[in-house]
Amino acid sequence: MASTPPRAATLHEVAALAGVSHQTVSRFLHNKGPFKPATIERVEAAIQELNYRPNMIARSMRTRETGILAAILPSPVTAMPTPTLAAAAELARQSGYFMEISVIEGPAQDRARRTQELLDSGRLEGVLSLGALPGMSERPRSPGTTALAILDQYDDRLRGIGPLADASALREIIETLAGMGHRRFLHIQGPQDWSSARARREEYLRSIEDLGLASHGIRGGDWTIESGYAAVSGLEEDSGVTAVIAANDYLALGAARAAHDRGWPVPRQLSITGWDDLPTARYAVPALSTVAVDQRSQGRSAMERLIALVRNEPAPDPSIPVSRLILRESTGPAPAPGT
Amino acid sequence: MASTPPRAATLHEVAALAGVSHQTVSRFLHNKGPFKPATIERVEAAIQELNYRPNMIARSMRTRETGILAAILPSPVTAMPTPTLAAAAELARQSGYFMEISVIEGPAQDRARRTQELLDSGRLEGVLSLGALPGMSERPRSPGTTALAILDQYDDRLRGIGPLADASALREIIETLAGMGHRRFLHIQGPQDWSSARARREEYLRSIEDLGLASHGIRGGDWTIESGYAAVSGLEEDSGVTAVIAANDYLALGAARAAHDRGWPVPRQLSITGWDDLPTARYAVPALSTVAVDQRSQGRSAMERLIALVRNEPAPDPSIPVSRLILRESTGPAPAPGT
DNA sequence: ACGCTCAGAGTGATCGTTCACATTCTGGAA
DNA sequence: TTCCAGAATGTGAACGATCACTCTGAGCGT
Repeated sequence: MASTPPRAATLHEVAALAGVSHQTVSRFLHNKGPFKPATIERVEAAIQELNYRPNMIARSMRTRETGILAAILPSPVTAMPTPTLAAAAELARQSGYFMEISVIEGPAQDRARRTQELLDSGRLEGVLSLGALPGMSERPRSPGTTALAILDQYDDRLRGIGPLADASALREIIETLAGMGHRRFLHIQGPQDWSSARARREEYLRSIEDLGLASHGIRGGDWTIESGYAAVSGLEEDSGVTAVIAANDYLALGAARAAHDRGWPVPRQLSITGWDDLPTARYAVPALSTVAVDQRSQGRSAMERLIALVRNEPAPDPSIPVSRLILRESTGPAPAPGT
Repeated sequence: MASTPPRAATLHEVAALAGVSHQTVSRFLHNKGPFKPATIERVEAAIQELNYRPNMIARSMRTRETGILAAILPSPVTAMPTPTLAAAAELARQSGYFMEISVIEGPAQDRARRTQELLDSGRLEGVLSLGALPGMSERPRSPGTTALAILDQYDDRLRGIGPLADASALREIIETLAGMGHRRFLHIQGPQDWSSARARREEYLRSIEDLGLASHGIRGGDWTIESGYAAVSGLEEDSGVTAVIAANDYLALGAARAAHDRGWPVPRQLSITGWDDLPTARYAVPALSTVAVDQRSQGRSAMERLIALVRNEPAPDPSIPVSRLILRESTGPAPAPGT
């Protein structure tokens, strides 16, 4: 046995060993055109013997196609939206692409620069941003530019088509709680550069007004559990709030713990709702009332959109995301006034 | 204004516009050698005007360096080890690399193939696997191969050096609980192809034996909250178990909820411990006793190791990971026998 | 025997960058 | 003026694949 070659074999080496031209090997790798059985055999043997693997970089250089898409997560993400990512990756793979995840952290300006670098590198055919990307907008792929889809803008566009799920579910929560006697609410919002957080906040305010209820105010501002805890911890003793609408489950979980620490039984004295239906939410004590969002189909349709942009095809019909209110133990009738 | 060129500008175009040779532009981009002020000015202007961005693919083709490392997460990951990944990515960036995350899902055989493809693609200089990779072992980078570091094997190696943190913390848990009167334990294990799950299981069994305690058995087998719930749900009414040692916080959270549903107050009747100190754990009701693992330093040292392999440098001294038992509300004295 | 078609395979250019080497300036000492 | 060192820049090949052609020879109809 000869010692292993210092570097990977090339197409030309395979061709030389098989006694054919490099082009024949290339054709063979792409199943182009008919071959004599003898040729097939020799090429296959040579590939085997040299343990040949095509160099993707060289291929990309010539074809200008890398087959790689990236999902970028902006900013300090405490919990990655795993189902969304998984569904997106799956669809990408089925469509012949590979999806990688890039977490872009650091100060805002730094992030913008690194995002731009990623877009300019020529390494990616498309980028799916899961959060807002200030100053950038969606665009198709063209020779020279990477396609870009932004979940946030996608959400915004969807809102024109029909009532976004966010809106209707939030209204349903408030109507339900109002039906249970709640009159004074608190909203714990998410970061306002996320369109979902904005949508929930807006619909909260609108519903309160439409239904003639009272809002004690809005707290929060990021997606963390600490922020939820702080929101309820800081509530005045006589605020009159009997229901807390949190923008996600983390916030709600923090709020619930804060209520517990202040000796306010949930839901007897304070009802709390979350959003996302995390696995943890169902098993929490008390189990969290929340909104189950179809994250998988959300990830899938965002990726569908990105792929259309990459291929310069018309965008597929956006599927209106389905979300569903799930009432568990953290919501109940409002306490009798004066308790 | 001329219309935007259909494709990105190249080095040669910049050179032509600036009236210098392509090599001068290349040198300029790499800050090599001195330049006349006039040259600098002209090149800078040309780059600006054409909005030139170097084509990374072409560069990689020539230099055989991509500057890209990947962290791969095997299999159905319910929750990504965010701090580990973040710390690894940060170190990679400081060292001049870009770290991407690849989630490899699907049936085992499929995963092996796709992992191999990733390694063979030539697109990556190094790969850090966060879970076991059956049939593969760590290796340095050489002209034809991607470096590979496996967190799992790293853990295994570490064990030879000193007591791995897993072991000592688990013993500490059991000693502490024994000191509170607990005599009969249950372990909810993680998937046994993770070395951390194996280590915890082994140390559980050893500690039980060394301290002359009793184990009612071992349940579980994956990292999910459902699995933790099932473990305690399925416990016989007269098992005599007063303490449950779960291999991570999810399992523990599920176990706690199951206890709640069976009317067993935690910790009055059943003590439960987790592992990882998730944000959720501190805010759960009851707050979970758990082991805080320094995931960041774990991610950092794994990345340090990968970078050493990529650069063919000697591996840095492995830092023994620190973990710390945190007692919260889910553990307490054993109930008086016969309650 | 000729020409045509088409299966099957080969040739050389090309993608955008860096490498290795060659060349041309420039200013100061002889 | 001449020479020379070093500063500053230029030239052409190479990386490993694909693309757009060209070429060869068998089979067939006339």
